Amino acid sequence: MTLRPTQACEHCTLRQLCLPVGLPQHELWQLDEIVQQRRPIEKGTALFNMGSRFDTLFAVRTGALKTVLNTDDGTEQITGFALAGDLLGLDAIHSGQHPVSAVALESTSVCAVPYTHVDDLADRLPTFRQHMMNVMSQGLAQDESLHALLGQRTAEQRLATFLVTLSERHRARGLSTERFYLPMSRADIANHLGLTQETISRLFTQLRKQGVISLHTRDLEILEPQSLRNAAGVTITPAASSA
Amino acid sequence: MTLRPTQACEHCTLRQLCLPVGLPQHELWQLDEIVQQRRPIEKGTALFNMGSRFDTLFAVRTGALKTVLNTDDGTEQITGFALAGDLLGLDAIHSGQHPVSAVALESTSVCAVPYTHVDDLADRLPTFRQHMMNVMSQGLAQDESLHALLGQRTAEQRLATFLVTLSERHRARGLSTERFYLPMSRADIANHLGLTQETISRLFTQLRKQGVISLHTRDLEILEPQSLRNAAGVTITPAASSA
DNA sequence: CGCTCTTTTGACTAGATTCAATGGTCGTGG
DNA sequence: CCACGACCATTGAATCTAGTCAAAAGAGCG
Repeated sequence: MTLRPTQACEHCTLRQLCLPVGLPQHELWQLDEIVQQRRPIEKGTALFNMGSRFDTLFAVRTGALKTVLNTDDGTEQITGFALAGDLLGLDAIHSGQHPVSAVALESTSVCAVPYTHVDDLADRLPTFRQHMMNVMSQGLAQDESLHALLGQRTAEQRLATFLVTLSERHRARGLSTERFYLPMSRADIANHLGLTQETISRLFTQLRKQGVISLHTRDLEILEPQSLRNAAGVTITPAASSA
Repeated sequence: MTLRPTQACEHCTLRQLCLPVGLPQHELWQLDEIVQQRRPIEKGTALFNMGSRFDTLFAVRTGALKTVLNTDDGTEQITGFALAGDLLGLDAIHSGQHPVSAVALESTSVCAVPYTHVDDLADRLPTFRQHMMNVMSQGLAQDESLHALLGQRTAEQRLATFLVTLSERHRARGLSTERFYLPMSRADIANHLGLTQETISRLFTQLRKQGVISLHTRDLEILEPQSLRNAAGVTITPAASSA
């Protein structure tokens, strides 16, 4: 099952996840007026490139993208994966330039909101301003968890955590937490987690043999969620976290 | 609550770096009215603990802190180091709970701003709201660079990049970029960079032997800035366009 | 001045990478 | 509709970077 947003924010299935969060019904139309639809982006093409001018905030409607940071020696770092309902471009506000590229992992459609309008909304609607602050704050906290993952955890723990996190993100979207499609390649997962694709492949094989997951190409089924959480090893203590 | 009379933001040397950025003179007094001073925090003690309620934003006046994320198996991840002028607590806005602890690395004093007042200022002063968005956006972008550092770089590149970054932060504060004190231990640096203290120690020895740095205990001098940048290896290139 | 914590150095180990080759999948065009 | 080619995934063997364990030297504090 896929999420099929309708044109108006008011009727969008992602309403509880995306920009409209917390906006009263009668204010949603203000958002609707400025949201622009774009034709779907083909798999492998960029929504925007690193270094390009930032003037538009994007929200993923359907599909998935990876955000990629390029270094001058040709290496890449995939800093995250954006799923339906996620916002793209918040990291570019301060400099006016995108610090990463956003590349579609599959055919993807987005909503585009000129940032001047976002700023204007934030000015007029306190609820909206607070929502924007909340989203950015959550991003900062998630980055800290990711830092801990990369800094302290083994390859197996990183992959298991990645899968658990993906599962949780599907839950937030009302999708199955046990069965879902991985829109990214093994190499993408590896790069994101600071590992190599060979290591990821070996770990997948291992998890399959242990009966924890079933994985055919990119169709994942989590057979033993608790085992996977155990493999992830660590939960962060204060309260439930997500990433 | 032992609050001393507020000292004016207007005359603070960190004015260009901290919360007052972009506020016109006549609006600074609004900030001054709500900023509370606190008695200095002793080295090793926490300004706030992970999991504790968030209701106050902090700005470092003097000294330095580390932000630490604890996992339930006893490991720690130092997610960052806060220097004079840096803000603490932005990652807690969305959940109302601190996702990290902030621990003083030396005797440290901070300004405390109740978050309700910050929100109120953001409501009344568009410039202030935009500054807050900018600071958080910059934080997100910095986290992405850090992700690339941990995910793709060797131990030597990580340490060299860390030193270069520290040097740049000193520059932003009008301090010497070539000579400064390291307020954190080798173990702290190691933890932050996803390495061990032994590795950091060996790398420092190596950089000393190469004549790139001079380091006595925690007094650092960068003798050959260019060599250090070379050792850092990579600079991030949003040079895709700009201009 | 002595105790403790931090830093340095050495020897050995191990988890993950690299290099290399084979096996699968999928889209495209004959 | 099947075959080809490109890309993605898996597996194996050898290597290496950084970690672990251990011990000694140095700095700071009461």
